[in-house]
Amino acid sequence: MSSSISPTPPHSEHADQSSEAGSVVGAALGPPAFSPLYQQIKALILHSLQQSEWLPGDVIPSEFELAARFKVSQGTVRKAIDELAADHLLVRKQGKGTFVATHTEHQVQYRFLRLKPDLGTIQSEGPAQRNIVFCKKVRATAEVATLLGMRTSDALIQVRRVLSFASIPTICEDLWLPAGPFKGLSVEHLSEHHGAMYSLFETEFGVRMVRASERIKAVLPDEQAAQLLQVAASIPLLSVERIAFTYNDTPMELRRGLYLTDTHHYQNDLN
Amino acid sequence: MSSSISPTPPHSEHADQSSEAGSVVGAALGPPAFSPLYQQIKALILHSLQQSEWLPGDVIPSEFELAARFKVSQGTVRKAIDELAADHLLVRKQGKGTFVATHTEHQVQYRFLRLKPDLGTIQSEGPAQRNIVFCKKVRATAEVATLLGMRTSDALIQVRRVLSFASIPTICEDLWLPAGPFKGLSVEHLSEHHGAMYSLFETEFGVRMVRASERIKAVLPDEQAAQLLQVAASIPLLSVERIAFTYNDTPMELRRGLYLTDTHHYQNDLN
DNA sequence: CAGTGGTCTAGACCACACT
DNA sequence: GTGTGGTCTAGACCACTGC
Repeated sequence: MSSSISPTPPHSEHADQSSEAGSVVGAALGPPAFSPLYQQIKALILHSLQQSEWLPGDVIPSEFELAARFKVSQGTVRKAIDELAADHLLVRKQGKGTFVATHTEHQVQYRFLRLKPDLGTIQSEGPAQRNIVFCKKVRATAEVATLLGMRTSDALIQVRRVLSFASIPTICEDLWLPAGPFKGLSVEHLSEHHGAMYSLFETEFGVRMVRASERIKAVLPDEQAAQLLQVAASIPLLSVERIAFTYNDTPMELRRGLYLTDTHHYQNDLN
Repeated sequence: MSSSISPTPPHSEHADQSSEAGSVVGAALGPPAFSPLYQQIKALILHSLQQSEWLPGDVIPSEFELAARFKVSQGTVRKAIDELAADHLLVRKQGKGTFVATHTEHQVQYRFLRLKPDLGTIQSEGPAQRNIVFCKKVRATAEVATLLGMRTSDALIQVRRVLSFASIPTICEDLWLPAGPFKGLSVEHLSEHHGAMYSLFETEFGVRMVRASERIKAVLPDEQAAQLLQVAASIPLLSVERIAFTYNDTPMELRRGLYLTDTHHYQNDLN
């Protein structure tokens, strides 16, 4: 995203748009690829987020401050922030400010978990019990490597755990994480931490998951899963394969879960 | 949403907001429930959509025309339309106008169908083959009635069909529709119509589905389903229960599908 | 009270589609 | 060229939070 924003203002006098916003000087490849100012501002804010200029939970500067910094109007900054808020990267709070989003807030504890109890009213059923089966270093298989955008036999950390609701084992899942960013992750970490795993990733490893993509199938459990979930091998389970992404659409986690759906269901709202 | 918009302009001179936008005259129950002008405009446009003032596929009046009609600025209409476009009720096309969204456009043919072939590259695999098993009048069971917001033993139309991809039966689903709005729906209708079923509902019955909610479980097929899908009774299937809503969050369709997921998967993107 | 986000307006100009 | 949506600005005022 080259642009003329910083340090030179992209406008000459007032209220005129840089008519060639997104184009580099001499590059004449294809159409000029017009990019609105607010998209460039969005990219700059995104960059600050990636650089951890502001940390999860922090307030970012006010719209007027950012407008002054980027030499644009407040309305343009506003539109940029609007989109970042829509992507759940920022959270606006009227009267208080705009904050860097977090997986820690109790509201969004299980932001990516779509499994709900069948009986709607009881949303309590308490927080899930978490049992870590293991947490060990492994080498990436070809398949896992492909999904994580790594190379076969790259170093990974694999975690297996079981989640129980009301003492009933309901989810059995494996996680694969690149060993580099998650160096030092241990069973102790995982056991002691309260709250969602993504909150731990944020606070302990500075890795913020931004979006995820899931592939769901119906399967029968293998022997191990059947044992961990305490079900017969003939019981159908939901297989949920999730890839979670940080900034820049970089995949940072592969997760394969088996969900018991006799008293729960995977809830999805289509718009 | 009572308001002072039509016919009296809500602003006195210029650039002042009606400070009491969403409140009725004498009602002093609770806080005034402030409602922004653009939300009121949104409600008015929504009303016009429900009244079929503009039909699916039509252009709606330009932003300036609507601004003049509602006695507000173009920017306010724009924000209202922005939200309706985000909800997929309207579609903006730069240079051409704003259109009432449709399920007929080939882009969004299967807007609510999340089942994708495992191998990403082949998106063709041709359109699905559709086989109608039956289409008959039934009475609502207590369960179905509840889900559709009707009363037990109200008149319904039930449709059962099988979808095949590349000649392999993959989806077996039952639909329940309220008999009133869908009076006259027949096997002939369903067989002759090309394209998605929701497109038929739109063009033939004036019913536009706006959003849907799905509950997914893993199940084993019953005898009939196993036969229709040509699979053994021990093969796990995805059970997808969908409620589709028209305007005003009115449920208008219940659909129960069984998906074969050996070569396909249910794709879900989490933001 | 001041500071922040949220709404509304008015006017200018750009990008795109059609004619 | 004309008309449409899309961007940008500048300034005013409202609603909410916290001092």
